[in-house]
Amino acid sequence: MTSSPPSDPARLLALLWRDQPSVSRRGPVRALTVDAVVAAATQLGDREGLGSVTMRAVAQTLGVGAMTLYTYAPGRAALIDLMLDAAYAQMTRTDTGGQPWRARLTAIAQENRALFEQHPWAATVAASRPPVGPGLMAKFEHELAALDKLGLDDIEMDACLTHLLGFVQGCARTAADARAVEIDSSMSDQKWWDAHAPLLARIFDAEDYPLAVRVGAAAGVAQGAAYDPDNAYRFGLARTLDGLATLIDKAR
Amino acid sequence: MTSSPPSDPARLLALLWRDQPSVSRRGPVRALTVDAVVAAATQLGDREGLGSVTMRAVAQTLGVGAMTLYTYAPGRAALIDLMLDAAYAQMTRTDTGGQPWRARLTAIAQENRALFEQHPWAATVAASRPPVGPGLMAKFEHELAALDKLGLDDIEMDACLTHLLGFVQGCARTAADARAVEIDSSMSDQKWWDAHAPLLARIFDAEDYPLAVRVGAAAGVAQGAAYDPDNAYRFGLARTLDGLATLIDKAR
DNA sequence: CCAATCTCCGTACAGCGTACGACGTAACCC
DNA sequence: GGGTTACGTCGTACGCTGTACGGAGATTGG
Repeated sequence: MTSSPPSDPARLLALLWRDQPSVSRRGPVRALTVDAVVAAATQLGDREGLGSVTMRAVAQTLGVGAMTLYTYAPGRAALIDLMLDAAYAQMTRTDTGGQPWRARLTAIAQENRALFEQHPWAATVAASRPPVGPGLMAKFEHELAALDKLGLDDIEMDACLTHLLGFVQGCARTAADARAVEIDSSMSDQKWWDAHAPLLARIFDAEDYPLAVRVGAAAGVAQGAAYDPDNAYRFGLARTLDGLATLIDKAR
Repeated sequence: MTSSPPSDPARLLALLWRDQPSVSRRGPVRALTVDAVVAAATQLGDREGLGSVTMRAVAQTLGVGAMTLYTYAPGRAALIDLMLDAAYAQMTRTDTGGQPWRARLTAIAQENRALFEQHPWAATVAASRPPVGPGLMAKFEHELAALDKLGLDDIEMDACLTHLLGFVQGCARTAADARAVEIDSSMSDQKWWDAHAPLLARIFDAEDYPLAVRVGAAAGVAQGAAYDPDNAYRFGLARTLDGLATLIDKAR
């Protein structure tokens, strides 16, 4: 995972939109397609995490040499952009026209949650300067529709959507990290705490942190672990929607 | 950045709490201290990002061989845990006793925002299974105090704090990513869009994405970029606190 | 038919984390 | 005080990463 290539912007955009540059290719026929490469990389990522999506590994599942991939995408970063846009494109987009705004936004959140459930790696990658491809555009258009006609101006619509999606992605990222940690430490959260508790009890004085100890213990007992992604999502979504409500109800 | 060592849990905890195991060290006197290593790594991370915090680079700034670091911390992952706990420990914690809860939580958010401003790498790392060290405990205790005596039960206090911190960290992560992308693509957001806009206009039909084009353009014009971290923070914090208000006001 | 141009990919390089072991140093035991 | 033993330091090496380079073969345009 070293530095990135110069990354000609035009090349990546053409790839994202599957914009064939030439009418006739001169060399031998291509054995693969961009879609096949992206699909193979995505499957690998879904199964073993983004860290396992190496050029060599992807190439091996396709039965080609590693360097062959570079004729389909200019590098690993571009490949991941393509994976992400393809994942966006394949999201199911439920029609919630006519439903109240809270139901509409709940559906949007749920769709994104499903995306990150199917593709946990996506939560760790989709940050700034997203791949402006057909998948992202379709997703953006669909999600803005859920915020349309609520009396918000364009900038507020964008801000509300960013806020909601940020929440869902944050949840997914934490959940994905938690699973990754359990896997590569081969230790469940429960076992981890069991292993650390006696040591911690010896090392620090519970009286120094009365609130932290009390609240931490209560939360741990209540959800059987230090962190429960489902609870965090349910609670957080309710809070997030309540927060948007103050803006939306005022605007109506 | 390959796999992690077995990571003896006890070893890391002892390090976090600076728990000297023996009363007398037998070999030659240590040339460095754990704190010095952590400080050097932190400075490097602040200046050049977490990706530049390599064992070799940190060792070089300290004038020692790379492998020497392993006598102070069992590996890179542990070193980053130590960096994070130290950063937590050094946060300024303002006393907001007596102030209304909204001011208290605003202060908590601001303190975390300052943390991520000083240590942008922290936003990209502080996810699951955090380092249970003195810094984290002090931070947790302090932040819970801002939520105490509001009529919330322990589990709600934990959930509210997690929700608020998740928002701030998400903001910081996006902002840090945006800066990183600008740096290593050596292209400002403005230039990036200028380079892509004509290409995008040619490639896709604006009529296919009426809302996306309209809202995207409005947001871009309004903040001079596709994403403005300050705006996102201000807007998001207001929404987040409004969302918590529905729970807190009900509980009082 | 030839040259141009494309695909495929073996090899190589720099950089990463870190396992291993050599070597010197300091404290313990007697 | 001398031997033993534990420890700090760190050079070397291994397996991994992304990818630059260039050769070999295939296909097409002229």
